[in-house]
Amino acid sequence: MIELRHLRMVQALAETGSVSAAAARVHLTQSALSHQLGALERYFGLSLLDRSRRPLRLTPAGERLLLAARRVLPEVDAARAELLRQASNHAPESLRIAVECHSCFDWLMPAMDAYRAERPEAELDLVGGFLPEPVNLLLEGRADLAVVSQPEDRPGIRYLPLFRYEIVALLAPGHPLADRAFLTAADFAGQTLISYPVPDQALDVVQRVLRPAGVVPKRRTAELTVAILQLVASRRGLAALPRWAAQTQIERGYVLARSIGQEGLWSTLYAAMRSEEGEARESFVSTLRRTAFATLQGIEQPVGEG
Amino acid sequence: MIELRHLRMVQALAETGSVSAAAARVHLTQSALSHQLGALERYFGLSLLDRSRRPLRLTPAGERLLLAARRVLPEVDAARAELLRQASNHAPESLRIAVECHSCFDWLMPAMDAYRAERPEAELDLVGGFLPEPVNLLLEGRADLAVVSQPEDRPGIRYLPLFRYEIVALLAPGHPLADRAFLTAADFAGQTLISYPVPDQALDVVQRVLRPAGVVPKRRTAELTVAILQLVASRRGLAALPRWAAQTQIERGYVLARSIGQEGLWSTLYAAMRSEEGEARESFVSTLRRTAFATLQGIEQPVGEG
DNA sequence: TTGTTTGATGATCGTTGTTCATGATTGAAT
DNA sequence: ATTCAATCATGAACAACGATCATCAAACAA
Repeated sequence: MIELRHLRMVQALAETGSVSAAAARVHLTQSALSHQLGALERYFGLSLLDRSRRPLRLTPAGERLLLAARRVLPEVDAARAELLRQASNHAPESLRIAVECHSCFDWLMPAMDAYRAERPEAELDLVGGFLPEPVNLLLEGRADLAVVSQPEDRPGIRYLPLFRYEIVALLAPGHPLADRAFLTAADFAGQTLISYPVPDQALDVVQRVLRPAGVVPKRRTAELTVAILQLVASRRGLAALPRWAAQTQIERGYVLARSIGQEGLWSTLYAAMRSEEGEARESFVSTLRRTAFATLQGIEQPVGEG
Repeated sequence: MIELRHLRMVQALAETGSVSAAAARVHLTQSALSHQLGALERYFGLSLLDRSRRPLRLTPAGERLLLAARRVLPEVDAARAELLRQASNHAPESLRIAVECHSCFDWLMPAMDAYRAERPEAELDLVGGFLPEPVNLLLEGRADLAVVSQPEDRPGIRYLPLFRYEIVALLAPGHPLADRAFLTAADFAGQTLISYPVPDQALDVVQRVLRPAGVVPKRRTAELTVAILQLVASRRGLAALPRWAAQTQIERGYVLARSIGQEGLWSTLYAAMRSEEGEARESFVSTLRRTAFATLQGIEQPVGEG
């Protein structure tokens, strides 16, 4: 039977004149689209694509489908858009947010305020303290949205990227490493790393820089961002935090920021949600993005994901 | 994401005002439709159906979808119809037909002639003799269509019902049982059953009447329908054949026909095909139906299946 | 020819949709 | 109220389908 995906496929084929390109256009592999096309052709016992010359052209049967696609797809998209709009008015009765990232409160609060302003009836909540696996809370139904930095793809969970940010090394003014343009893993050897009280694998610096280089610095922890910065300033060690988390203290010269590695250490923050809830959370996520870019400095658009 | 099935569901819901009725209308169980509805509602975080009073009514969001459905579905159906039409012109280069039913040749030949007249370029073939499992030929790609009387649902095979027919007992004029209005299983005891040379389970009389009653008559076989009728007429035993297979001999009084059981023993003939080929064979099947009803007497429309 | 790009195909895996079995609700009738 | 019937919802299990991976075959350019 004809499905919407077939119409999208035909449209993509017509516009690109190539199976591979069409596949990319509908976010599928070339193989998937080829199978899809083959199945539809076999189903009707018709050829839809004239493969004899490049660029590929649709056969009359293909053209007929293209016509249907042009009439149908805008209609479906419009309905979808309207439903999303209605959904955002209806506002989820409760939106419980779990946060893994310790420094995220700084921008999450303004974001929540902004959302509350748009939809006063929305009931926003922050759940629990810092739970080790916020994604589990989603699956258990104890939270509706989680902000995480390492998307491990679990079934039933969808991730929407929020923004890319740089994790910088923070050190006290006058620190021996202060003259470096950027720090390397080796520079951390013998230093004390001051961080939130979380396991190693939750820290990007450790995971992506120090452990690969075999560097295991001493660790010291503090709950609050300001406490960490205070320890750094009083020369108890180095910290590695998102640049925006320490922005004001950096500007005041209270601490110094240095990139980690020549390119800097970049990470991406994601909003995680139950995938069954589809696009219901989309409007909150866009508020999240908007306020993040308005509030934080030095963050960038995430790559990929339309 | 919105799918065509969702649009069909909404339309059915709007027109029936009931989940169960809508489910039946789209050939699904009530459970399936309820799940489908629930998933769509969760996806958008919207209620589509006002369940507070009967008959059920669509919410505004549901109405919006209904609007899309009314615009989209006719368009899709039209495209599908046009593709089917084109497919029937393009005619399958070869249509190889396997027949399980021995007496089927009588009406299959006129059907094939009729189809050939419509589409001269179609290449029709009858495959092999009477193979035990014609459906296997389909899966092996050695045939494209099979005519069978007992649809065993195998994956990848689709059955389209052709017609219902009565299997009658045939006996010689003046036979001791000739005065009965209809025969029962017990009447077969001690008689010789004359049939095609096929295993027991392929004979509907044995399968559905005699075996359940524990009656095991003597068996005698003949290859051709006329040979069986000749044996019956010369008092070598009874036969049980489709009424239409012996129609002319019955009319001439060469043999007598009696119903089996009070209601008669009815069976249905099906066209079997690879389901991946979808509707490509549909036009031939409709020719099959048409000529069968034109050629054969005493057959009926099959129940179910739109 | 060789190398490169593009499309096709088979196997496999995960997701999704459907059904079955059952529980919860609703409305009507006693 | 209580019971009964009808209707809808839900959880578990299964089957089917769609997508991907890993190749292979074919077309085109150098």
